[in-house]
Amino acid sequence: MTASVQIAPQSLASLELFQDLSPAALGDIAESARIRLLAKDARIFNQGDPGVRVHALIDGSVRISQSGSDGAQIVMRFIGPGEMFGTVALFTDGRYPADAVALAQSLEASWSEAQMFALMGRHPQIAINVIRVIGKRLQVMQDRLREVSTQRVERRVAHAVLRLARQAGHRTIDGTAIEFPLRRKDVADISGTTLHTASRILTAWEKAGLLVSHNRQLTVRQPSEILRIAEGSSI
Amino acid sequence: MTASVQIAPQSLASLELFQDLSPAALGDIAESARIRLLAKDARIFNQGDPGVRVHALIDGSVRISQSGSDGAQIVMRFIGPGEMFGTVALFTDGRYPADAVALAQSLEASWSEAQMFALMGRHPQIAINVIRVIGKRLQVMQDRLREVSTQRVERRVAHAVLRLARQAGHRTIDGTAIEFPLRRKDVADISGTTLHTASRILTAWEKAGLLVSHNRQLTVRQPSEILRIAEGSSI
DNA sequence: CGCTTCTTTGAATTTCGTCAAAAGGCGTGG
DNA sequence: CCACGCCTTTTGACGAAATTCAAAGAAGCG
Repeated sequence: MTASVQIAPQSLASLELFQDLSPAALGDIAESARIRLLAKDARIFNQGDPGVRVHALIDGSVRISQSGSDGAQIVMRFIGPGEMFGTVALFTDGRYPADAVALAQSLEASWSEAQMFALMGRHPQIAINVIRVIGKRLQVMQDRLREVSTQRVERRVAHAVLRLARQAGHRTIDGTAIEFPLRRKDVADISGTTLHTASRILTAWEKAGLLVSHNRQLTVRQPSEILRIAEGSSI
Repeated sequence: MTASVQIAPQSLASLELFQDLSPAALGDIAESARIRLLAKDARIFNQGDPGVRVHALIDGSVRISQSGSDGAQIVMRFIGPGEMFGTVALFTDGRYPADAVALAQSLEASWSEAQMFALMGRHPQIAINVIRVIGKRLQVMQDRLREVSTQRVERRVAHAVLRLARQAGHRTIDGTAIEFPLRRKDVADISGTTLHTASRILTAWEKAGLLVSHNRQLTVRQPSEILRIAEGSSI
């Protein structure tokens, strides 16, 4: 036991992994959960680590990134409250294919592969949920692959910003704020470009009033204009 | 009933979707399968079609491609015997996110979403298999995304060729032949480049003796050299 | 207040896409 | 069996988007 932290079963109900499960099932699930409080910048797992677990984020934010043998890095995904992560390698090779870092103090629950296997046996709905979630991610990944293969950088950055706003947007007085703390490098790594190009584009957008950024906090001011860029300004 | 074609349950055992299932289970599965013989160039489904089904290819080959609103196209995957497809949208929005075309005369089995849901209830191993397969695809997709975001075209083409050889390679007298019929355009669309660049690269490799191509048939002659290119010749 | 991390900006370089056109192959139908 | 036509491939030249190289400036944190 890493920690004796306990959690109320009903707080698992809001996780995408456990949609449509009975209270009894949630109690069963909560029993085998390992709960951890993660400090900012804590590494949850590293690429290549053995002993895969299924993770679900209760609160906070996490960045999932992958590095190639040449050091080039891309961001696969940002994880917000309620989302699961670390499930790509489930039932396959048993090694994490990416790094996970907490971007803020976070609270996560996790289960070993064996535990999750047993839980799925008792509650098949969990397996259905996993399939649905992974399927959606695969779709997003396919969209990104198409974008990066066929579109210019500015359009890709626009798509990335819109996706992030949809995933973790939060209406504030002056627009839609993206919950995740985003450096220029993060925007670059999720759009498939360089830090420099991302900086140029975001600065230009900021000057044009499309968004504001301050202290790693992006706030979209004119979603419609960014959407126009994403859809191809030449139309 | 589209067709009254029947199939022996044990011929389902070799499909990745039905690994580790009992003969009885395979019989159950076979009963609800819809079997179709597909002519070359037949469209199995189109992007946006409603009424998603789960497909498994018994024999032949299929190309899964996606087009953006601007007409740009990329190839998501080639499907060979034993592989499942059309599963990305399972339990989500109910519309196919890509096109599927038979590249040769092919034999496929398929099930409706409801049938597959029921089968998974009775045989949870199917759900586990789906998770494993989609997880692997997601990993491949992530690798491709990283490649296309960070590597030069030649390396990406090298990776694509190696992946295809691993997936559907077939040892012949003069090397490893890739089963799928591949036009230059297909290689381009799976590597994230243009027809022209793909042609230049493959022609150069052919002149250097790394591979031979004839009538949409690619045969890798020097995998080690292509691997060297994939890993980054500048190292 | 100093240090580290992050951001901005300019200039040069280059890979790769785009445009254009010709040549090659394969199958079909006469 | 030959010829025609369509699909596919090849090749060259050009241009431009974006990376790379370089360096300074800003900002937050301890």
